[in-house]
Amino acid sequence: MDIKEVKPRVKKGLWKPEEDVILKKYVETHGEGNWASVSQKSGLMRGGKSCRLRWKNYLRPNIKRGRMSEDEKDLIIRLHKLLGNRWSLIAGRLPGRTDNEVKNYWNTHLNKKNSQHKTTMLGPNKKKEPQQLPPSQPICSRNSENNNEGLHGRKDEEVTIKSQQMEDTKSFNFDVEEPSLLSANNALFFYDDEPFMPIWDSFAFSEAF
DNA sequence: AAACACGTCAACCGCTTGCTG
DNA sequence: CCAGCAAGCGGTTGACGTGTT
Repeated sequence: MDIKEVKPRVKKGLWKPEEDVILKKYVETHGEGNWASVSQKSGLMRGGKSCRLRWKNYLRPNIKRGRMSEDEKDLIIRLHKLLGNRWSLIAGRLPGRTDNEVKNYWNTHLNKKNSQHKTTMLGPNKKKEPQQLPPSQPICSRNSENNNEGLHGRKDEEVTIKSQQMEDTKSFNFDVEEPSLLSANNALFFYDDEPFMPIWDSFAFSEAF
């Protein structure tokens, strides 16, 4: 009840363009991190979490917005099958997409669709196409922005993946660096990967370390 | 045209994890 | 080893837009 006890009071709700500008400028000059102090230092009356989320999901460079491509949809479905609800892991393989976006997309578009799909897939015509990843459709149109990082240093001859997808996903984002496994068994690209679940799961789990 | 239902997605919340002193 | 803090993650909520009656 003491007025002094009143907390700084953070603002909630949708971000305004001007807030975005402030946050963006702040991060560009000061760098990411220390989100708790961003609100004070930048003058934004937002919580650290909120700032972080906003930056991560919308303001960060290389964020890809807009509709998911067929490739991306497909990849999400597969990865979800393998990884479950580990959205950040899934998003880590989708250049320019965030975990929140992937999660939302799954919940709205794919979740139901997939359940239908699954039932149909169980039928005799389950192989609707062994998903030979559409060859010439890079998942990320802004490829060039991302893939010049070092991660594709392994130009493994066994990168049998035709599409550039995996390269993209590898090179994108965080430190997802297990390409050997990823590309080696390439379980992602089996249309029926149930059997890989435990393997992949444990792998994905350890990957997190 | 209005009311309602439904879908979508940005943002919040609480919990977990990792780091540092 | 432990406590405190910051960051990350996934689930959930709520506002808004669109479609339907």
